[in-house]
Amino acid sequence: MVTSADRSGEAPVRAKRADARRNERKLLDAAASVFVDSGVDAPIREIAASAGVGMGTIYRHFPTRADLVVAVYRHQVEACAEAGPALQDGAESPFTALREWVDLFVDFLVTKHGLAHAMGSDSSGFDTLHAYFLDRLVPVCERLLDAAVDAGEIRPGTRAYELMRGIGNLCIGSDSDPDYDPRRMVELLLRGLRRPVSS
Amino acid sequence: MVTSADRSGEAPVRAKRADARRNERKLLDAAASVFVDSGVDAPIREIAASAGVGMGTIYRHFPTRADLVVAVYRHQVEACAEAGPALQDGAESPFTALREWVDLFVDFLVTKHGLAHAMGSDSSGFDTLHAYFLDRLVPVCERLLDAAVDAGEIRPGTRAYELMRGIGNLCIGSDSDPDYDPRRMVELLLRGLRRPVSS
DNA sequence: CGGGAAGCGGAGCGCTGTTCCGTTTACTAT
DNA sequence: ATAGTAAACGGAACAGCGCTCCGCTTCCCG
Repeated sequence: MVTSADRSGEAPVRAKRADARRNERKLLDAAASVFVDSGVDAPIREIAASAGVGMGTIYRHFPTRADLVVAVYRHQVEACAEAGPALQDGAESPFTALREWVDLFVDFLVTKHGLAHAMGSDSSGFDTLHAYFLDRLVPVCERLLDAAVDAGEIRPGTRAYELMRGIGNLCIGSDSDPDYDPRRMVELLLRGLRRPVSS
Repeated sequence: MVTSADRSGEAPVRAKRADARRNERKLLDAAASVFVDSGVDAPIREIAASAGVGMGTIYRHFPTRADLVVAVYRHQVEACAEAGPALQDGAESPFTALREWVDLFVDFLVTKHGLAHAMGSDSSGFDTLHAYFLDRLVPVCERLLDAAVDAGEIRPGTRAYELMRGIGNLCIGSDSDPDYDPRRMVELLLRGLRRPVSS
């Protein structure tokens, strides 16, 4: 089934060319910058121009826009994912850990123009983004959720995926509407999770 | 300041031409039908074609897409608004009234493709829709909310506008994602509103 | 240093929303 | 009835977008 190329453990593929790596770098930097100014919906041409490359290049490196977004924010998503277990150990109670982690997640979403909206939409070619975010973060959320359930702080029956989608949705459109603060709504949602304190 | 034309109480303006009224009718019907199939984001051309009119006509009758959407759903929004006071009188408690009214609102949103999303976005030329929905429904929601606060069933401090935007957001993307049921999330949100029962 | 593959760039296509103006149509005053 | 006029119509045309495709350039390895 396999051919001769992969006899050794080393990768048999030729390493990426130097200009390719350079351009990928330039694209990531440019995209990050453009996303801040114009949101993740910024025209592809604008990103390409800002990076000083052609459009073919951008599509070769990041076939779909979601791939680019994922690449740009991978670090932050990773940080968020890793914060989960850390909070779980450090916080005074499982529910507090959950709340603090959700705060982190919300902060991440509201500081990036339109990211929440992009994450929520499963069409429009944003599938990849939807999938990545959720694959990476849902398990983290699930552990926090389960711990809080086990501790009797919240009622069972709510699934991590649904909760995260709900939180993500609540963060949509928080830009340019000073009368809508998603944090308050998320706070309400978490509160709704709580089991009435018995003590 | 005024001229001779409006001496009588009658409207001095000429009535709309018959073909204009006919076309408006055709457009509303066609739009309603297309919205069901393709969502409120359906291409203008498609709606115009389905109505058998040119694109100039559609833009003359409904300058922005939001105007068309508002016109199509005006009846249902009105019904929802009027259900508020009715529920307030009939329900067993103010909070129950609020919950039932919210159910109505959610049902309305989830049965229309992409309406929730369109309502939430204040850019993209959907301003009018945002404004209409909120102007009409926020006061209704506010009364229900205040009544529940006065009855001591929920904590004060949550504003109707924010609550409605939150609920609207929670309903986004409920199509084609069988794993996300906005009703459960809205239920959580309302639960978060409740003051812990004292009895 | 030379050949070939990996990478690049942007013209071009298709699909949108939106405008604009020559043509048609319905109403009215005679 | 009919002629005149303003209202209404229709769709060609323009601009902005995503995405593809292919001739050209650049790098790398022998």
